[in-house]
Amino acid sequence: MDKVTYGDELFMTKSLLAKISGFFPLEQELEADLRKLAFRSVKLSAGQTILSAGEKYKQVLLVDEGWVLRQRHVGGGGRQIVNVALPGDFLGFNAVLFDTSDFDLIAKTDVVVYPIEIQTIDKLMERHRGLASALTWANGREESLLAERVVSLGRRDATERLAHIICEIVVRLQLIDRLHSTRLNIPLIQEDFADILGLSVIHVTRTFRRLTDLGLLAYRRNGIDLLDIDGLKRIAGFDDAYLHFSLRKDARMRPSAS
Amino acid sequence: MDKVTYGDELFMTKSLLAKISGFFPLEQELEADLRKLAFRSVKLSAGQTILSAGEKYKQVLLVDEGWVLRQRHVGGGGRQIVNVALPGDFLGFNAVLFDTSDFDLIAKTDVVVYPIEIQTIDKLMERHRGLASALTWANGREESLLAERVVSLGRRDATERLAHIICEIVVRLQLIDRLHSTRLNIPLIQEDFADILGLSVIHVTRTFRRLTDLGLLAYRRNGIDLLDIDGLKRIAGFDDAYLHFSLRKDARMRPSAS
DNA sequence: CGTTTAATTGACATTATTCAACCCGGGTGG
DNA sequence: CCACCCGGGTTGAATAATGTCAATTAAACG
Repeated sequence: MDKVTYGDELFMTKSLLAKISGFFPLEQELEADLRKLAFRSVKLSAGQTILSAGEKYKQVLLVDEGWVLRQRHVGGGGRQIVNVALPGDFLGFNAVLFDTSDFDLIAKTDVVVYPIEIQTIDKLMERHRGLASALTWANGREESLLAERVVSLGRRDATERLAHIICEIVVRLQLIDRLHSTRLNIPLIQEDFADILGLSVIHVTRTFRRLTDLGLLAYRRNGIDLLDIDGLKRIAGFDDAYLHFSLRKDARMRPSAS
Repeated sequence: MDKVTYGDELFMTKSLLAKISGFFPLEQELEADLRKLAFRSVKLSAGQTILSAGEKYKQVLLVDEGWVLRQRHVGGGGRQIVNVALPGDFLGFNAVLFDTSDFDLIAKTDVVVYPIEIQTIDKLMERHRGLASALTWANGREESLLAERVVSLGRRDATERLAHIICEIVVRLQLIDRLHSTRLNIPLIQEDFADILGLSVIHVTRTFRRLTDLGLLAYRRNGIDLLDIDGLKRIAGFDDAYLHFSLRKDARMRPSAS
């Protein structure tokens, strides 16, 4: 994260808090924690490497704006994208937990993040209960997304896989109130889809063609027109349960007074 | 978890504590927590369903003995195994966190687990710091394993994938001191490998044949002879970093006195 | 032993990859 | 303003990887 510029906003944006509090009920406690720990934003421009595999890292990033890819380069020029982070997602928790990162973090668009310094995890966990539960939740959800990706890569064909990831992105954008029409503005090119889905670029083209021929969508540069989202979900066998919109009720945190 | 028999051992076995404390340095605190929360063992027999997808669940299981598969049935009779739990691993944390499970948990061998009741997660996190950090660590590591599986499924061919999962299992067994020779006793059949690797059974057969012809291993029912583990690692592009043998040093928890 | 489950083999179909050529649209510099 | 260029995207043909089906063998077990 070399060339960063500090944001002009000194405090956590309201909209980000809204996004997060949709997930975490203890708004005051979490908000207080975040204001204390993530007091300034950092801007990164599209294409920047935020974190490289193997690099040591000491902060967690809370995404406020933009798309970030977590990816690994494999021997022979290949690349696998393991997940896509959107506003409201945390980045780099594993890198902090385990000292070094297994993956590269790449800003796919211009990005705004709130870095949270983590000296020792236990101190953090003790003193900032709101953030601790947020991270626990985020990591659990991340794990669910990855498990679903494993299912896709292992047991769904190209058409199902592509339809599935599009459905996932649609629902995740809706969750953070970023999608209001059938026009899905997506900064990914077909090569990115290929590296998410474990396919060749050319096969991704053909698979988009198939979905187009089925009347489900229309692919354009920088976007997809969603013509039949239910059809997409049907063909993908998409069930949004794994996105875990909320914690179980009795796991919701109590006010910090305790 | 219908037909369970209660273990005759009333307390956590020493060997399990040893396994876990290899990962978690704060032995006394964790041990105290575990003794309090996981005071009796439960035995399950091979083939039993421990937990079904969609089922509500209120306890985390700490595996003491045996192999457990976390899997999902997909439309059309298929199955994807997302991971394999070995002694020392925690099960069902996500199911507890999110109220219901996304996956089935199947005992592949006879299994002994220590159930840990979780009323509310925040209480647990507050009162049992040792366990809280263990779960945080376990979930993070789980996430790393899944990310690596995504890389395998997305960008490695059948031979690399098979070699890779064998390497992973070998190293994980060594970590818990369960492998002392070149004989790898493994309760998985080729169909299980197929459903882990996203391949057909027949292709798994062919791929074992290829590894055999390369002089790397010999497959038998109930086991694999490891003839050239370094060769396997080489062909798989296996780097054990993602297994995260230990937490970063300054993340190690302090005594609970605080 | 005979039965059952798992592994194996061969022939063939399908899916996805690779390579090569071409298209298209938006910028840029002359 | 236009010609060119370049990053994406598309298409077709040939090839490689993996899947399916059907039949056979081998090992394990009562």
